[in-house]
Order: sequence, then structure tokens, then C-alpha cells
Amino acid sequence: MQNLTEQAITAADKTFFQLRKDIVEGVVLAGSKLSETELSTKYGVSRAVIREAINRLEACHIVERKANVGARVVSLSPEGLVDLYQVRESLEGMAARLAAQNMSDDEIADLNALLNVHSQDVKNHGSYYQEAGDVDFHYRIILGSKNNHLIAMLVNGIYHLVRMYRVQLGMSGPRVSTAFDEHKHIVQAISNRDGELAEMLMRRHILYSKNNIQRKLAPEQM
Amino acid sequence: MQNLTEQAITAADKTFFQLRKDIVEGVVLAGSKLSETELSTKYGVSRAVIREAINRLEACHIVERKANVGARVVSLSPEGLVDLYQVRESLEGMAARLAAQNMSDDEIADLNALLNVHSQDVKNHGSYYQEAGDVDFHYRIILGSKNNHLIAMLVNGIYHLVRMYRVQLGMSGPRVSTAFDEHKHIVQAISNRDGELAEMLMRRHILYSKNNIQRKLAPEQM
DNA sequence: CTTTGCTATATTGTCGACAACATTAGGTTG
DNA sequence: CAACCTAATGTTGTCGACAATATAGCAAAG
Repeated sequence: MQNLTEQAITAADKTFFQLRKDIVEGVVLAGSKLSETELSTKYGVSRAVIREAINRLEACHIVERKANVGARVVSLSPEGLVDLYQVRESLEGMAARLAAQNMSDDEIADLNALLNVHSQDVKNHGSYYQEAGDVDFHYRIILGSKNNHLIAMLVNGIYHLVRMYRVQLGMSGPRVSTAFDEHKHIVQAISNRDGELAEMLMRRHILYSKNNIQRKLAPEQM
Repeated sequence: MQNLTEQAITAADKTFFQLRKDIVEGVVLAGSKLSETELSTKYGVSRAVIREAINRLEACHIVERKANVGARVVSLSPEGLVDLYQVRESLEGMAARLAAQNMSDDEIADLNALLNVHSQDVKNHGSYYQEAGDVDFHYRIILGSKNNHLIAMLVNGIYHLVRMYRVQLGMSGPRVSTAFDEHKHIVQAISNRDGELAEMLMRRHILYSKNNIQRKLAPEQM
């Protein structure tokens, strides 16, 4: 897929990645309690590494812990979605601004090439795009900001929660071609080194995306 | 001081708070290695709670860990300062926008009252302001956003790092009266429920603040 | 004298056991 | 019968010991 390769060295790493995956993909249900002993047997490691994994998950707001009581997976809610996307709008907007300022010409050329590939994919299949392509696009701009703080917050923190909402609410459908146009305009602004516009367009893009998910969410129960 | 009262229940909490304080205030030097056994004897707790404290500090970007090697306190650098303040500009700008939209009339009245107190303090002593008052002001707007994600990121994450830079670079000096005017304008925008302007002004305010610190930083060695 | 490989040491990672705390079930009293 | 207190149970928090890994120092070969 893309270069999002975080490699696990220690057992706590592996358990953290696995548990995060299971939560994001709904194998471990949102809102459910995380029993340390139970997970310990399930993943075949000691309670210590389970505790470390849970602590890391707490740091990215995927689980909530109460002292002497335990940890629960966060519950998905419309309010939580709004909060999350507001933060995302703010941070990725800044990322786009900084990318326009800090990406190399080569990186921008690569980004344009990526868009062309996506353009073909949209015309042909019309499907593949949303999951992999969208993530890839945003990921490149985030890295293009060259701001390590920002990168860490988005890649390690926000993005897995975003994916959790998307996966568990069954996002995959349309908004493909319109989103593609928005991506295109953002890259144009970056190519012109217009950080101000790039930020604005990215913020709008994420706002629309939020509205789209909310619209799908409204009629259903949560 | 203010209502930033995080209460420690478990031993890991206490150790985390104490260690964070020691790092932020420079008792534990920036860039230094954190030996688990050493800290274990120093704080009189087992290595397990030290490890948990270090993990939490890693989550707020105050220390960096490498597998099988250990943890180091982050080094303060001009680049790190810029990265940090860009993130802060982005998030607190959004906080101001949301505060204009979500604070109650009473809360806004309180905020105005706070500014009046500060106005007096600036006229009389001219000192007290910067540390406590500034933090208090920003803190209220962050809470006023009513966005729990944003609040958590800023209060638990960003702010201690900001304080670390300020304390260890000996910030306390001037920029009092000009900063006060900026605060005043921000509150006016919030009072008018003008989120767009509030965000803009907050971002400028933080940008100026960064430039001010950088100016003080430039001639010295780091 | 430099470089390479090994050994010794120290540090981190992992584990199982014990202690402290919260919760629930049951009994007693008003 | 209701409310409160108490005891039993299960979970989390903390600890010390062991295993695995990295680092530094030393020895030997080129």
C-alpha cells in the first residue's frame, strides 16, 4: 500500500499494533471493556505488555482509562466525530500550508503523478480510490509539512481514530469524484506555493468530508 | 492559581506529575538520559511505575524512547520551537473559533472580568501577568471550545512543552502590554461571536509570541 | 597502530506473584 | 420491605526477579 510501515520490535509493539487494528476494525467492539487478564491470555503475553499497549492506546484517544477501574474502548458518537474532524481540519489545514512552503519540487511532482494515477482509477474502476488513495494523498501532504510534531500527532494519533469511524460506519461509497477535484485544487495551490490557499482548501475539503459522514450517520441509530 | 488541578490517584500518576515538573523546570536537564533504575531509587518506586511515567511523557513528546536503548528528555532546539508553535497556532486558533461559537454568555463575561483584573495588574505591578495570567487566559479559551479532543491535546500535550521552552529560555520579560492588547481584541471577537476573526487574531497572537521568543533565542547559544 | 571480534557489564523488556482497590452479593437492622 | 453495612470476589496497581538486548572494553589479528 504505502510507506506507513511502522515496524514492531518489542512484544509490546506487536501487541499494541494488533490490538489497535482489532479495535479500529471493530473486532474488539467500540465501548467494550478491556480486561487485562483476558487480553493477556488472548494475545499470549504477560499483563505488563498488555498494560503498555493499553497505555499507548489511551495516548491516541482510542481507549479511556479510569484508575483502579480499567480501560474501555471509546464509544463512537456524533459529538466525538465532530470533535475529531475539527481537530483534523485544524491540523491538516496547517499541514497543507506548510507543505506548500516546505515540499521539494520533486515531491510536488510525485504528488501530481499520484493524482494522475487516481484520475485513471476513478475513470476506470471508480472504487479503489477512497480507502487507499485518499489516505495516501493526505499522508503525503502531512509528511510534506516537514513538521515532526504535526506528523506525529496526525499519523500516530488522529488517523487511526478517523479510520475507526470510517470503517465502523461503513464509509466507502461515493464522494469519490468530487473529493478528487478537491484534491486536485489543493495540489494546484501547493504547486503555486500558495500556503494560504492550500490551507483554506484543505480545511474545506475536510469539512465537506465530515458533513458527508454526518449525513450518512444522521438517519441511522448510534 | 487556576483550575488546572489534575489530581494524582495512583503512584504512577504522582511520579508522572513529579517527573514532568522536574523536566519542565529544568531540574532534569533537557537532552539527558532517563535511567529507569536510577529514577526508581530517586523517586522511591518500582521500575514498573517509572516505566509507565516515561511512557506517558513520551506520549506528550517530552521524552523520546528507543527500543532496547532507553529514553531521553527531548532537546530544545529552534526547529523544535517552531514546530511546536505552528501546532499551537493551529490548535489554539481553532479553539478560539470554537470558543466564540460555544462559550456561554456567563463564561464570556467572566473572561472579560479576568481581562480587567489583568489590566489593573499590568498598570500596577507589571510583572505577575505573564506566567499565571497568560496561561489562565489561554486555558479558559481552550476550555471554552468545548471540544474534548482539542482540550486534551492542548492541556495534556502541548502546554507543558510550551512551558518547558519558556521556563528554560528564561521568558518572563516584556511583551506584557502588547500581549494584553491582543488578548483584549480576541475577547472582543469572541464577545461578538465572530469565530473567524477570533481564530485569526489568536493565530497572529501566537505567531508574534513565537517571533518574540525566537528573537531572544537567536543571539544566544542553544 | 588500526580494526575486528569477543566478552563482560549494564540497561531495558518481560514475567508471575502479591497488595490495594472497586464492585457485587448477602445479611442485618430500622 | 427498604436501606445500609459487611464480606467475598474479581480487577487493577505495584513489586522484585529473570531474560534479552545493546554498549563498552579488551584482546588478537592484519
